[in-house]
This record gives sequence, C-alpha cells and structure tokens, in this order.
Amino acid sequence: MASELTFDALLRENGLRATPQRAIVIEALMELSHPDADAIFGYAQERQPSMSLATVYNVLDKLRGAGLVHMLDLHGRRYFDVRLEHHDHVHCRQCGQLADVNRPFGTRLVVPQLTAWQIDDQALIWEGLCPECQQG
Amino acid sequence: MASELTFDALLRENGLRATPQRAIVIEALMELSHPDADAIFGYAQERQPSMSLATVYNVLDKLRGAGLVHMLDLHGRRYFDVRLEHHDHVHCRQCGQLADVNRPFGTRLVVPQLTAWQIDDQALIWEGLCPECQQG
DNA sequence: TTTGATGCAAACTTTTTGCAGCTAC
DNA sequence: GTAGCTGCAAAAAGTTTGCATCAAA
Repeated sequence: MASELTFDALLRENGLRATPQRAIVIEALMELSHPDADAIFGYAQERQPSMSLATVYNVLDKLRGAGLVHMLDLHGRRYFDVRLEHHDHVHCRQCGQLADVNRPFGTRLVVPQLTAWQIDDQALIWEGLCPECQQG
Repeated sequence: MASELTFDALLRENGLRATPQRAIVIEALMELSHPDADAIFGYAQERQPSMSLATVYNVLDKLRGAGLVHMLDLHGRRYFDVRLEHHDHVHCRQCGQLADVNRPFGTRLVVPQLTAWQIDDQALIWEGLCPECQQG
C-alpha cells in the first residue's frame, strides 16, 4: 500500500523503526481530529485487534520525541495533533470539541473569525526552558 | 483575624458559605504560585491536619464555579490561579515551573520580555461554546 | 432547623512501568 | 544476531463519588 510506504519513509527519516503499529497510529492521527490516546486505540483496534493501549502511548511518545506530533493538555486528558504548522485551538467548554484556528505565529491577536463561537476565555502558554534549567 | 474576615466577605459576596477550609484554600492560592491540588493540600494540612484532599477539590470546584479561580491543565496535572486579570504563562518543560507573563488582553503578540527563558513553543487556546452547544 | 460542607474510603480514569517474547534492520 | 519494539498485566497518579456526620446560616 502506497501510504504505508510513505509512513515508513517518514519514520525512517526521523530515525525511528517502521512498524505496522506506528503506521496505524500515524494514520489515526491524520484521520481523526485531535484524538486522545483512547480514540487512537479504538481506531487501531479496528485494524489490528491485537494492538495494545500501552503501545499507543509508546508510539505517541516516540513520535513526540521526534517532533512529529504535538500534545495538548485539556481538562485532564491529552490530545494529539499532527498538524505541525503553527496554529491555535478553540475548545468547547460543554461538548469538549476541539478545533483548529489559523493564525500565523507572531501575528496580531484579534477576536477570531469564529463568529459562530461564543468565546469567553483565552489561555496562552509559552513553553521552554527556564534560566536555571538551561545550565543543566 | 482580619484576613479571615476578608475571606469571609469574599466568599459570601459570591454566594458561598464561609468555612475555615475555604479560607485556607484561598490563602494557599494566594501564598503559593500556581499550586496544584496536592500542593494546596500540603499547605492546608500544616494549618488544619484534619482537612482532607477531597475537600480541597470540592472547594476548588466551588471557587471556580464562582469565577474566583482559574484552572490550568498542564502535563496531566491541574494548576490553580487566583490572579484574575488577564495574563499568560510560561512553563518550563524541564522543571515544570510555571510563571506569569503580563500581556494585556488583545495586545500584540511578541516574543516576550523573557530574555532569560529559552522559548520554543507557544500554545493558545480559546475557550467558549461551539455553535451547537449555544442552543442547549 | 435546614441546607449545604466536610471527611473518609473506595472507585474510577488516564498514564506509566516491568518484563518476556518478538521483529525490523 | 542484536537493538529496539510490542503486548500484557499490574501499578501509579490524579480526580471523582457516595455517604454519614457536622457546621453555617
């Protein structure tokens, strides 16, 4: 299958072994919108029932280490994202829905084009290393 | 104690019963920087050893419901914050330290004045109600 | 007196870990 | 063949829940 060859290449380019489980996780990340580990697990089981949840976590960890995947902490769960260009997210407080918002990095922050949404809060978190940890 | 009277007033103004446990949680939130439930519990136990962790969660929930406290989901934990004016956060990927960044709501997004920090990512999340949930 | 909060313990959810066996390279 | 990955099961970590008791109003 052509797409599997692509997954293989993607993995190997990033110094990771190409395994069927990893291909399935990447496929799940591309098919589903901001899935959590459990949603990926569900997707994976339809394709390879023997696949375990621990493997999903392992694979996500590796992909994240290679910079292929972003992680989003929200209401006590972790959501994963393969879109690597910079973008923001809107989160529905009620149904939990998570959607992308396009805003190029460094551009002006304005009330979003999300006229249909009712926005009432905004959280911006910078990630990096504090002065102390840069020395270790 | 004067400060307890203040806590009492704050609680009652927001329609909440004033209990010693709630006063302690508010005090902890003001003393500690972005504590999680466990840090608040530790602080509380030094002052009233009988106080339980479940009560900490209960109180935080009530305070949050009254809009007195903000919650921050980060690396699988929940951090709490009583500074209610709009501000952002910097998070150290290594030691987990969380610090405030002042940036008035709606102002231009620039590389922060945090010259000492080494920033490598930024996450912006809008919170609100999606179109569907506004009808419920 | 009544309504709502607390404390305790147990349950639940999500994520992590250890290890034996298997597989990609 | 060897390093590294997978699957399983158990444990850990954080949060939630149910219920009897207690305190604020």
